[in-house]
Amino acid sequence: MTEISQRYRTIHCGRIGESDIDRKIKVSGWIHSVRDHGGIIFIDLRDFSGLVQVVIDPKMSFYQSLENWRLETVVCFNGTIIARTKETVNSKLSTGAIELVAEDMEVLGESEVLPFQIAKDDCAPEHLRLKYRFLDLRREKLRNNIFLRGNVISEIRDKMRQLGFFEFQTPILTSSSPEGARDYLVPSRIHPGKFYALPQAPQQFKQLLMVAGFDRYFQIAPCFRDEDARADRSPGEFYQLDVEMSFVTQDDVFQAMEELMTHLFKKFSTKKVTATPFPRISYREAMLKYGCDKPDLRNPLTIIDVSKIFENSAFNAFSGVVKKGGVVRAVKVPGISAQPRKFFDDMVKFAQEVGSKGLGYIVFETEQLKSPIVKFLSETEIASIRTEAQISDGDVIFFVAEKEQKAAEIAGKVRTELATRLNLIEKDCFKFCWIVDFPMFELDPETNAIAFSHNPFSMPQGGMDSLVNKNPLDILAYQYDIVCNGIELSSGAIRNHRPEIMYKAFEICGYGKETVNNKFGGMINAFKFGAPPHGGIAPGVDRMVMLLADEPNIREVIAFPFNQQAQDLMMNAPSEVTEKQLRELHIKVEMPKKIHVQEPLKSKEPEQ
RNA sequence: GGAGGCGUAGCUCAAUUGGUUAGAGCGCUGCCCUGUCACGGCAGAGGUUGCGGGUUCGAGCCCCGUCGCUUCCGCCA
Repeated sequence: MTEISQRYRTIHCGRIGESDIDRKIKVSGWIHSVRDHGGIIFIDLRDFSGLVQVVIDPKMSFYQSLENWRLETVVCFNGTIIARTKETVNSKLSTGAIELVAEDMEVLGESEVLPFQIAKDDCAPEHLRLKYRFLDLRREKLRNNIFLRGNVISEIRDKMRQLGFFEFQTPILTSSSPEGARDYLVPSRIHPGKFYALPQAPQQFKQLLMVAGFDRYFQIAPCFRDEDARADRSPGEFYQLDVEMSFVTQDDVFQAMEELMTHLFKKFSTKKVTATPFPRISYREAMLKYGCDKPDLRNPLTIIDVSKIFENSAFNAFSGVVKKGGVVRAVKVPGISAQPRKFFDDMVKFAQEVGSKGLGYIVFETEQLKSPIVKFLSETEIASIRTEAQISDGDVIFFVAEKEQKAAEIAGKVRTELATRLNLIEKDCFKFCWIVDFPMFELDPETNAIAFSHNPFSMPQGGMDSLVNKNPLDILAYQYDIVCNGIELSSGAIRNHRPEIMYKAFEICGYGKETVNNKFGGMINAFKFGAPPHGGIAPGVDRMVMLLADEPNIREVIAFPFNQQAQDLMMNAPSEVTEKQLRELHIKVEMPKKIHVQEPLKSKEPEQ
């Protein structure tokens, strides 16, 4: 250490150990807690590295001035490290075997009364924690999350380099893209009436780097989308591990990502990680078996289709739906026939809450069947259910009958709810899977027109041949998602790098060449000058850290997050700007009609 | 944009379901305490029950409006 750095400390709080006994040291940090015995005073002093106990004897000259300090005051202590007596060792503290006997002290930064406690979790409301984020970040949990985040990111960089990837930066001020989420716009001063957009993702740039011949790209990329928040979605901005590779097939991308994910999740967690290769589940199969395209494989329950059994059933609630083109889906739960009536009533209520007309069920007890619907079913039908669902005594099966998409969705929610209520979710593991074979096109439910179902840049499976010869709705894309514990970490795709196939795909959706040239001119033009086959993926860094930190909310792994209304309560963003700034940008603000007029101060008008 | 939930001390919550002076823990202020580590003990300050209106003999509680926070839906190529 240089002499300059010793002005404030010769060692860090959490790194003092038994080897420092009898040494004279100097430490600086925050007063974490005070235990004042009238005579002797104990202070826990905290810095980024941890806590150390400081002992202050009443004989010390600075003893009197102690009274003015509050918790979280920043102080510097000089003193000697001594071993604690056997009875006073604190095994909960990494520095619990020693303590610092203070000989001198200096106040470096005073603190006002705190809006919430640092040392104890006092369940402060989130808006306060966000307003005083610098205090919240002093707390152990958040601090650990942020350290974890930094370590994960630096490990990603090491591993990606090792896998042959090269790190790039791409522009933050770019152009507004017609597809996707709402853009954040930045007005141009030099070009009146024109706007930059912050990138929703560096999608086109990374593809252009492939065309430029860089072969393997990665970036810890900030992405900006003006969309509303969810628990796992921070509004405004978030980070992706953006990846793109040239001369690869889908399997090459999977292999690289599996190696990275396995490495990261094993390094930063003790939980079990899915063995490679991760299971690959087609979109169709996922929708059938799990009722969603991001299945939580920790949940052992699966959904089966039993429509056939009820095609000609006397039970109209089911056969009627099937005859109209709908489906009957079933979830079997083994060994829960002893659940009380209330459990089944609650499940029916739940299904109705998520939009189902009802929830049929059959309880297979050893001697008899208990069920509100069994009286409508024939012996043959019940026998078929037994075979199809491989029923044993004690099992229960639940039924949902709706149009296909709705049935899948409701059955999926019922599957999740059953596993949650019955505590069937496997613990201490990360279950990864790939969802593959997404459809290239789908019908717009409102206009009934054919539209891209994911993104227009994916290569259709079968290439031009499929586009020309197949029913568009039957064409699959080289489009995939990676899912962990029911959280979608990322979408990715093998890109469509052939201009003629791109034009054809857009044509199927009703767009001419001009539209493609206008909307994606930069990229389509580049593809005309020798583009390599390429593909990639972009896992959400925040979501990965969230899983590793075992946090249910993404804001807990971001140092300075927006609140749900996309505001930074600490920095007061967004905020109004001066007239001069607006003038320079050629901007005139027109407030929405529904303005919140500031309430006039209460003034009692004299009665007439 | 839509639906639900919440709003009481600096913070977290309570108030026997409409009934006397709105309570507790943490924090804060003062005093006591020399081995604590969630130190302990005594005393004290702190409230226009988000705001506005209404019903009622009486409103923290019921009704209407409004503002704020939050979860979900829409949205997220």
